Formats: sequence, C-alpha cells, structure tokens
Amino acid sequence: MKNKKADIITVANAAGVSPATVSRFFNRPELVNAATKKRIDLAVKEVGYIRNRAAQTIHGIRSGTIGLLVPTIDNTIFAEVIQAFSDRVGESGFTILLGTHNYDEKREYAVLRKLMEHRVDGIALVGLDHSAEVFNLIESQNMPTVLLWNYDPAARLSCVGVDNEAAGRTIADYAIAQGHQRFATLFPPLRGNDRATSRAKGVRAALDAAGIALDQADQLETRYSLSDAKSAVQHFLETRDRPDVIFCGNDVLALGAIYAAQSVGLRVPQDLRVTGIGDFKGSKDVEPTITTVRIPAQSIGQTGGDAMVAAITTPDIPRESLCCPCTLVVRASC
Amino acid sequence: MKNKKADIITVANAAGVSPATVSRFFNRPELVNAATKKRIDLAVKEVGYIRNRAAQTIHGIRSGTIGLLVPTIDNTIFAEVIQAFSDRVGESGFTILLGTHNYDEKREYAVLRKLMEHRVDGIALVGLDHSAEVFNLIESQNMPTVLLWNYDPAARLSCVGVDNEAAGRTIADYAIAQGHQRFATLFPPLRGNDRATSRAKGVRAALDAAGIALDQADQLETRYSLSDAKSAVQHFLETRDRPDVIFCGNDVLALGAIYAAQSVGLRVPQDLRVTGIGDFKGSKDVEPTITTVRIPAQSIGQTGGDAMVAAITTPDIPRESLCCPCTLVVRASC
DNA sequence: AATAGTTTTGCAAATGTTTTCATAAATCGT
DNA sequence: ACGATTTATGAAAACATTTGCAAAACTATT
Repeated sequence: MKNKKADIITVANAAGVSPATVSRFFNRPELVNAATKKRIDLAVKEVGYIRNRAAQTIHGIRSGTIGLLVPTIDNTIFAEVIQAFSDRVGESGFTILLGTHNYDEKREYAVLRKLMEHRVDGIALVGLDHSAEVFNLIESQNMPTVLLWNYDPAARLSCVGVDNEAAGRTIADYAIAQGHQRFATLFPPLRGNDRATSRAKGVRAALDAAGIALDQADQLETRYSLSDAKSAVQHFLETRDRPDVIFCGNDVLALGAIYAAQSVGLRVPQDLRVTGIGDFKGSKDVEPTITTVRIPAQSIGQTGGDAMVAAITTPDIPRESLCCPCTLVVRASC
Repeated sequence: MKNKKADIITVANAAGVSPATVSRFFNRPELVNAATKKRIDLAVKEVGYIRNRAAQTIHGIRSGTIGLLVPTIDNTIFAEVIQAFSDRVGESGFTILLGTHNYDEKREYAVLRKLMEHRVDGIALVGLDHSAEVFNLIESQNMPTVLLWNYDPAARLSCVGVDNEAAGRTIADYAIAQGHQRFATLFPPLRGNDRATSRAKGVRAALDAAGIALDQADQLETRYSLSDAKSAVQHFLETRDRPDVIFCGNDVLALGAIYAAQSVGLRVPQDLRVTGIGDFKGSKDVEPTITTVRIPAQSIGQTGGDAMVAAITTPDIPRESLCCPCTLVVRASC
C-alpha cells in the first residue's frame, strides 16, 4: 500500500525475482514454480500493484478494448443493444470504450479517430450508412468492425441486425390484410437515419403493392420524442380526416400517437389504430398494448458481440451479414 | 495508405525529420517551424498515421479516459446520466470506458480493477455505498473519483447528486398535505440500492412525522420493471382495501401502478392516486400525467462531469459534495 | 563580420511491459 | 553417478512514444 505507484519492478524486488518472472506470473502462470507464484502473489498485494495495459499494448498485444460508437445512449433502443453487446464482449475480457456522435457525421469521424488512438481492438458502429471518410479510415487500418442494428446482405462491412425494410413491410401488410383503407405514417426525419429510411421504404412498398396511394399530407414527420409525436398527431387529427391506421416508425412515436388520440377523445383501436416498430419495454404494458414488430435488441447486441470477438480473434475472417429475425407482435392497438 | 501500420518513425522518415520533431508537432506545435509543420502534416496523411495513446500513457501522460461504472445502462435513469456525463467530459477530450456490474458487489470490484488496468484518469461510480474493497482500491491508488446520483454531505468521496431522502419526504409531505389518509408504498428491493433506500426512508419519515403508521402488507416490493410492478399492484388491489395513495420508488413503478389500476377498472386520480420519483421521459405525456419529484439526470451528469474533470486536472482538490435540487412536479396522478 | 540571442531540431535516455535466448537447477533413467 | 531431459529463471532487446539537453541554424545588433 505504498502510495508511490507500483511497477512490475517494484513487485519483482518485493518478491525477490526478476521482472520477467512477474510478467510470466500473469501471462503464463503455468511456467512458474508454485512456491514462486505464492511469493509474487503476496508481493503484488503488498505493494498494491495493478497491471498496466497501456504498457502491454505497445507490444502489439491487444488492448482489450472495443470502441462502440452510437448516435446516443439516451434512448431506450440503443441502451438495450449497448448493454447486451457490452455484456457479451465482457465475457471475453473486453471493455467498451464508448463514443457518441449525436447523428453528426463529422463527429462520428472525429470520435472514431479518437477511439483508434486508444488502440481499440475493434469497432462497432450503429447503422449501415457512414461517411466515406469513416469507411476509408476503417479499411486503411483494417480494423475489425461490426455494423449493428441493420441487416443488408450487401453491406460494405460485416453487419448484424434486422431487415428494417422487411419490418416495415410486415406491419403494413398486416394492417392491409385487416381490410383497412386509409393510412397515415409518422416517422422521424429520414436523413442520415438508414433504419428509419428502410422502414419507411418497407411500409411504402407494401402500400404500393396493394395499390394504395398516400397523400403527402398524411405523411407526418417528427423528432424522436414522445411529446413531439403527441403534439404532431394531435394537430393532425384536429385538422385532417382521420385515417384508419397510423403506421409509426417506432414504438415511442406510436405511444405518442396513442396519447394524442386519447387526448382528442378517440378510442384506440375502435376509432383509430396505431402500429409501432421496435417492441420497446413497456409496449406490452401500456393501455392499449401496442401492435408492433419486435426488434430483438438483446439478440442483436449478443450476436453482434460474438461477431465482434470473432472478428478480433480470428485473423482474416471474411465479411459477414447476419440477420436477426423480426416478428410481428399483434396486440390491442391494431 | 500503406497497410503496414505507421509509427511516428514512419512519419518522421516520410517527412525527413526526426521522431522527436513529429512528437513535438502533435504536443507542442508552437515549437516547430511552419514549413516543417506542413511537411509533417502531409506525411501523416500520406502514411495514414494515428497517434498511439497507449505509448504516451506509459510516460505518465494522462490516458484521456474516464472509467464510468454503472449498475446497468439498459435503463432510462442511467442512460440519461451517462449521456450527459459523457458529453461533458468529452468536451475536455476525455473518452468513457464503460463498465457495468448489474448490482453485483463482487463484479463492481472486478470491473473497477479492470478499468484501472487500462489506466483511466478517473472513476465515476453510481451511488454512495460500495464495498470496502472498492473504497480501499480507489484510495490506495488515490484515483480521482466522483460518486454520481446521490447526495450526502458526509460521503466518503466526492459526490454529485440529489438528496433522495428529501425527494421521498417531499412527495410524501405533499400527499399528506392534500389530506389523504391511507397509504401504500411500492419500492424496488432496497438491499444494495442506496438510492431506493434513502427514498423509502424519506417517505417513512414524512409519514412518521404525520403520525401515520404503515402496515407491513401495504409495503410492496417488486423488481424494477413495468410489468412486474403492474402485476404486483393488480394483485394488491384485488386482495386488499385500496389506499388513497400509492407512493412509488420511481416513475417506472408508478406507471406500472397506474396501468394496474386502470386494468382493474379504477380511475386515477379519482379512485386512486399514484406518485413517482424521477420524472422520466414520458412521465409528462402519459394519461394521466404523473405527479413526481423531478430528478435532474442531465444536470447530475453535467455537474458530475465537471467535477470529474476538475478532480483529474487539479491536483489535491478537496473532497466535495454537490447537491442537485429535486423539485416537486404536480401533475394529474395525485 | 563578429557577437549575442533566439528559434528549431536531433540525440539519446527513459517509460513499463513482453519475449527471445541462454543458463542454471532439478529430475530422470540407467 | 552420468549425461539427457525437463523445468524455472534472468539478462537484455524490443515496443512507440516523450523529453532534457545540446547542437545547429537562423536573426538581430553592433
């Protein structure tokens, strides 16, 4: 417990062995004599030694960190993925170095660079679309990378996620099959958000296939926020003929739409139906429960974590796209 | 873009200068000639050099990372704090190394150690209570540390947070002042959760002060989960005389209680009142809106981040307890 | 043109580890 | 008791940087 910080040399002296032996004690314990091990173990505790991974890292040894770069943590969707991913890679001894860019391309590049300065062993990004700079940097350093959240067999790098377009199609097909006629959509801004873009595309495709047109005024756009969604839909319901179903880009927006309907005296699902995408925590508990497409965040995080570890530990592993299946969850709201 | 990974020496050769000059180019640019700077800048881009913080770190230079150790990310409460904290320390160039322990003391210690092996410049923990091992480790390495979330003037280390006991007292005082008589409580398991413990204590203190006793059977405990809370309260309402008010340990439980009430045909607040603590996203949008005590997660994260940076950059800064005020938010549910 | 002062650069040591190679000690079969 | 293995340890080079010091290259001043 000397407060002078302890090196491996301090330990070596305290144990009466050479630094090399202490190093082996940690890295290849089977090579060191049992009695010596005991002495070193004691010395480590006595001087309060903590291994210095920075010093190991400059030997080309892995840093044991993985850079996880997400738009924002402050958000049910990602928090769940982060948690599952972090748990899973943690089992293999990796720690997460966390970066956020808040949907800003420039920042994404800057943060990525910073993560690389820290010599992360791999990088996980959210979404398939990234700036050319980001892809170039990753490729030029040939950094093991996994793109989370979205699935596309033709993705430029390995990816693990769901087919958002299919998710959009699934829910729209369901509502159409129910016999409804008039539809509206509520999505977050699509620019720079490939998840939302694909979902909207899927919904659109299903409507097209059924020969249903969608008026511009029936396509609402609002920030990702319960209250914004609520007020947007309130305004919409007060000013326009109400549709049979509102397709929402995610469950938060769907919940906002439900509250909006309730606040103007409409009953869901009798007077208006609402669908979400995501199946967030709570979607099965609200009144009415939300009909949605389940996006298995946990399974994405876990599978993504496994893919990440594999990409780091297996040299020259080929690019791979993994699809986590989405399932339609029919509940009360539609 | 050579795929052989680039050193500072590679850059030096490409620019026709010594490694020392390249190092200065990054660390004290004012010391190097403008023309030389231009050449180095070019060389850096040409060879695709990325600085190696691991190598700097062994010179006693700060690593530029802060260890943030939370119970779980997968949880609105912490996600907001993490985001704000991360943003704030990011402004000073720090990156977050994230650890989770899932409320397991043993794991908290193990993860803390791992973070220290990575030579984080500081540590932020959630809550005031930690194992003796954790405190000893932090103190023996005299690691700059901030405890987030809870405020206690007598905390063992610097802390930034709210006075949870006061929060509990505030909401209970309010309900009592409204003239209600019969109460129940709904809390998560208190063991190892000093936030919940303090809140429960505050509620209890207010009831005691008003001379109100609380039957054991009116003190519900349930996991932190909307659906668990819902079913616990459903069962409670079906089997026991209903109270005037249910005090809930946080807004998620409160929401669960509201849904439970609705599902058994009770109107909130006419037949039953429910209070939360936290003021989560969405608490102002649900029907009925939740009466709660606002815990300013964002401000805790920011203030905590500032305190963390100060603790790292100012040597021998004294321990300090900062209180972020909680405010009563009266809405519809009570 | 010589001097003094300033700016810019390079050399080499230092940082905390790992790892190769060599050597010493212990074990074994005969 | 002998050499042959096997096991355990240490010496020293290597890793990618930073930094104190001193040399070199300029500028300004006389």
